[in-house]
Amino acid sequence: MINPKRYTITAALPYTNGPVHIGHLAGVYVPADIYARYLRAKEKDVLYVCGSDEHGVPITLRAKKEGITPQQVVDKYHEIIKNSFQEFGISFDNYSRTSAKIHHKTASDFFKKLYEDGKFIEETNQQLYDADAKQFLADRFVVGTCPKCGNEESYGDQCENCGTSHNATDLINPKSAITGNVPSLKETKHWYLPLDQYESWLREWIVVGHEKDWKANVRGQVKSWLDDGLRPRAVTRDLDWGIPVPIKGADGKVLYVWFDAPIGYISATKEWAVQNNKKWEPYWKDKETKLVHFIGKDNIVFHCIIFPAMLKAEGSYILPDNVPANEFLNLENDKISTSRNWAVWLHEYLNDFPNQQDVLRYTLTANAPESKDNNFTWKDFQARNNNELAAILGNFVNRVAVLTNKYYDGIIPAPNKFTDIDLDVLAQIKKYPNRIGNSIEKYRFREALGELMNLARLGNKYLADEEPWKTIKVDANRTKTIMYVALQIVSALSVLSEPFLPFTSVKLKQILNSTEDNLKWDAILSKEELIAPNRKIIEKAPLLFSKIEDSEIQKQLDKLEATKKENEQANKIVEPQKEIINFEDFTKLDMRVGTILEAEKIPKTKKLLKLKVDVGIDIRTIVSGIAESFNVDEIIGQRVTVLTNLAPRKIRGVESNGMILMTETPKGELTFLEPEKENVKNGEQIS
RNA sequence: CGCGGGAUAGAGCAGUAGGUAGCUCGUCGGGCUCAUAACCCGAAGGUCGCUGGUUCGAGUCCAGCUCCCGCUACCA
Repeated sequence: MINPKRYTITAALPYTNGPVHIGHLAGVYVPADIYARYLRAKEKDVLYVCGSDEHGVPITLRAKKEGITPQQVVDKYHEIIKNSFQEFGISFDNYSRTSAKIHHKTASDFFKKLYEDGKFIEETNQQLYDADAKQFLADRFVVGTCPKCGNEESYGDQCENCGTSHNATDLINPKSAITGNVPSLKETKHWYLPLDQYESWLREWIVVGHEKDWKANVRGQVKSWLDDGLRPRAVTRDLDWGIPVPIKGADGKVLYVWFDAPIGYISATKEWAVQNNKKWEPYWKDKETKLVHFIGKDNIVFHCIIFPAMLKAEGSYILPDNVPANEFLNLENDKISTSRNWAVWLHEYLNDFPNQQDVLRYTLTANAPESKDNNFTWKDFQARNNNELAAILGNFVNRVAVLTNKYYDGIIPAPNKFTDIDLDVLAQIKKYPNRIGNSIEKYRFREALGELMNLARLGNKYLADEEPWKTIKVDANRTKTIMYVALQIVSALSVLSEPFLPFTSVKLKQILNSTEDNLKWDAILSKEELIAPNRKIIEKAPLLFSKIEDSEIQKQLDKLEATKKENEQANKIVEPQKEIINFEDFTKLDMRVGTILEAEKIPKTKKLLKLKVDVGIDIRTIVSGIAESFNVDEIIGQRVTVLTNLAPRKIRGVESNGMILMTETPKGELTFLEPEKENVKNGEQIS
């Protein structure tokens, strides 16, 4: 769309069962924020909305687990999430929530309209019902035997053992995951959106119409769904947490969370309109509005197929112009995971790195998962800050500020005659707004940020080439011109950095004492002079970025290491105690201390070692399945505990006379049980 | 299993209509000293995941394969 009248920008609604982390920020909220801030700097009419997604089954589960109500769960996380966004300068025009009244009404009305227009299919079928829990069982709440592979722990929708998907009603011996009861079949009525009817239209619109301008991952995913054939999809659920289905005979039913959530964008717009005395319709219904959804890759089908089909069915809405979905960000080579606490939580980052929001914004943008999954490492974070933000951008600004104060008491000097080099630099500054802007408009934020840094590089090079610290000794007039030009670059940086580094941009304007100027993006192109002579800049300019020390990074790495350990502990299932035995049973066991004398691998086996062990009474051969945890050399001389009176047994042709007692670390590495003191003799009994 | 995305210098990424492989950081050498041991210049470093094919010529097109990620609980 060329020259849209206004922009509606949405960022995926975060699900309110946990705080937000760097993956959310990198994938959705920072790119969307850059886009929104850029367009505002271009003086466009922009609306950037988001909100908490507060319905759905997982929230009810979390509530049950914590012994509180679903509302209490969402209230808690809504606050945390909202604050995190605010702290990071994510410039939503409105951050709403799907439990808000206005959303309930909007979503209800939307459903009602489609219902009245006959856009749904009504279908009654049999579903599993838990009479004690008084609820229908969603797929994940049913466990039973897989009809295909016989796995007894298969879920209702899919068997994790063989990977086949099936219906919950197909399971043999189904059990409710809530009560353990055998569920009964009960009739239930639901409403379906017949996606199949929208198939050819979707294909035309996306696969053909957006062949060039949508990202490969997005278009590919959509095409794959379309090629597979779309099926009617239920938009209601039997659940008590959500938006009640607003028609007769639908008691105990709510809108499916994926029907209600994207409507949240519209509700957030309405809420904003009421608060700001504006009209909401143009942002969703005017053909000259450009609608852009920022999401992560897991949301592609909902934003490219289901939601557009809903909008199309309703009839009066516009469709997204683009859905620039990002891939995922990993953390230190491991998937970010809420449940495993493997994440950098925004509220924790703010504690550990106060007032350094821009550093994280910079790192996440420079390393954004735009075309493939990327990896966030603390070492990279440190390097980006120290070698790029501090060394290139921060240092350049500092050089200019220090020199201006030193030579001119902080008063911007008037220039004299420009050399060709000066003119060239001044001309180059003017290329940056479009260069950066073009990248942003193509959703290439990494590239755009790189261009911004190039402007700072240009500044450093200019100073190095012109050497004002030398000219000041011989040519006062020339020095003034040089400093004037350098200050023009700083001024451009103060404006062009705003979408990416909003906090830094403010600081830059304070340093230049230009907060009042309100210099706009495109003014850099047209204005002869970005900052005028004779103004006094700040006397003691603060450093824009300070170095991050190794110790701070180590602290973060230690924290993650601790999380890893905790997870391992938590994952280790503690076996229940075996049945009680009496003392006589125990005395039958003959366990002794021994020393491994020789070890060799048994050929063609992965795990088996043939050991010669001195157990005090004799030296005997024992076969032990420990080869995956130890090398042959390292265990010679190892003190061990041996069960000596175990009946001999031939393993792979070798007779084993006893058993080495082992235990396991959480990672599954075997370790020996060895006597604590050295002077315990071989053959000593264990009692 | 199927479908989609990815695999390019030590690291992170570009490579847009097939024509001598680029950028940032790091490394090495030099310069400068206004500056946060910062900055500027130069150099080294890649059999473009593997195998085969089309072509005068393939990172780029085609076929097969391997690994990572998503579609599939939590989750962007």
